[in-house]
Amino acid sequence: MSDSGEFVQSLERGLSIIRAFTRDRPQLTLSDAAAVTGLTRATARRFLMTLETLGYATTDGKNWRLTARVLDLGHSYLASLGLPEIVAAHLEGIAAAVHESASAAVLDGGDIVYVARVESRKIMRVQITVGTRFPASVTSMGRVLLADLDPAEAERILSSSERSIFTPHTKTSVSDLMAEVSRVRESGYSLVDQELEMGLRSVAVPVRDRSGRVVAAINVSTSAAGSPRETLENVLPALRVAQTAIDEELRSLVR
Amino acid sequence: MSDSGEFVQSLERGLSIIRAFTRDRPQLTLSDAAAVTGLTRATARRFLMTLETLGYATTDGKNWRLTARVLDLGHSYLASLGLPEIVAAHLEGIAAAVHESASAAVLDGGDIVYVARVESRKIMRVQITVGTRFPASVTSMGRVLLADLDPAEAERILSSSERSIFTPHTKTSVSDLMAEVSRVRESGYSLVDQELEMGLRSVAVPVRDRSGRVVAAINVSTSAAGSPRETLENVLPALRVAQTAIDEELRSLVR
DNA sequence: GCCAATTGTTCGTATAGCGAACATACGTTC
DNA sequence: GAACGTATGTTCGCTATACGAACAATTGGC
Repeated sequence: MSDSGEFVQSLERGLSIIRAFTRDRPQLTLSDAAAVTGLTRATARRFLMTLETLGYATTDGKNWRLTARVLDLGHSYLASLGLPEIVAAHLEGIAAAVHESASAAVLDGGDIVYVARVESRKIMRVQITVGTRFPASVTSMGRVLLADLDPAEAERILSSSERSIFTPHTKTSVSDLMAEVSRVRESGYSLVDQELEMGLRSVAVPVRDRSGRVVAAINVSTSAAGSPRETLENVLPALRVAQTAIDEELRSLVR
Repeated sequence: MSDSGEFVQSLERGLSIIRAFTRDRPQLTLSDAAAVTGLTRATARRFLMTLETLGYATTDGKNWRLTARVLDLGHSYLASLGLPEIVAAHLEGIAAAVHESASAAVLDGGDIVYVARVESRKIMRVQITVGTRFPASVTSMGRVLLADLDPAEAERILSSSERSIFTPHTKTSVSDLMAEVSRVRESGYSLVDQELEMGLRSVAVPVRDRSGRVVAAINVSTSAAGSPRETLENVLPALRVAQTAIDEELRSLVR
């Protein structure tokens, strides 16, 4: 890079090596790693050796894998967020009250990222863990988080999102989504019905810090049996109770 | 570093910046970051700016924070491990059967690192999430994981561990711990009673891949009410059921 | 044994990254 | 408003870090 005043290329490269490991590529040869990241073999090798030295990767002499130490990096984020500790008990309370899965997520770009999860029963096809991402536009928590943004900012995020079609119910029009976000802003909750996955319905509410800013959303996900109205009546009370309790804990934090 | 043939100092520095954010230091000024990592201010600034450019950190102009994107790094590990997806349903089954929290962990150095968790009721004082670490020597999952190692390797790990005293029951002598690990190897399970925290008891069993190698441990943690024998009778059957099912799934994996 | 593919190693070189020093900004105190 | 202490922003000459082409060595399949 022409101006090395503010960017460290080696850090970008190193992080790209870590990200090269996926569910479909749980282990990589040196040549794989070079190919996936676009680095030269010698460069990729140096980064893998460095990750090994630091304890983040291991090799059997041919195949490289990440180690659990990589979780420390994400743990730095979760620890610094402070939120998962606070919401965990409340999500359990919700799950116990309504017998459904409850989660918390934050907004990151055009995605929501799960930061806490209590699974009561499996509705979704994909496994959700801390770190899992979904598009904000088609999730109840995403719409709640977008609702707290300045409308121009929300529209910018929606416009620049990919807005894939997941089901025949998926809303993709920016104007439809903005109208929905406005409704969420008015009502204080979001209900999304089979837009991300057929058979899946979820309801979310925001949680706020002492400044009133929305720092996360919490939700309940349930099957799409029964009417949306019945679902709302079943789960919104428990979400509201948890929301109030979490808001109070966030307000009382010395930070 | 004198020989730049295999180590990338900039990657180490960048990762140390990420790790500088903790529960006690959720946000850092530039000078904080420099102080914590031992880097010069200009260097620390370059790394923070690079993390910001890549989406891993954000600043309000004075204080820096990590973003949820950092969770992607840990998620790379979890996705590549494959295990959390497999164990999740089984941990829920255990939790439902015995009405206690169930977890899975892997060994990393002298620690266990949680990779999946289903919380039924809160026994421990600290919040456990994916990425949380505890010393292997004083945990049921740790002893199960040590039991699968070559005894010389297990002894090396125990000898080089800090072996803190957490309760009056904590075993710290390497020979006592090695005897315990031998018992675990014979019996196929570990029960740890109030060695990590008073009032906490846990039982763990190993899960193996198709080569027979132990890839993780699963456990149930419960309160130390009643006798250890009663606890064992209550929870070991459910653990064994889950262990068998997980072993079968791991055997059938094409990897 | 041969060969292709892959990994390991070298080393001259370029530049990425460094950091001391200075400039600027900010908040507090008087 | 001025002065001061603290913190951050910026610069740029320097050099050590990191690079990568090229060659060496290893591995596995046939």
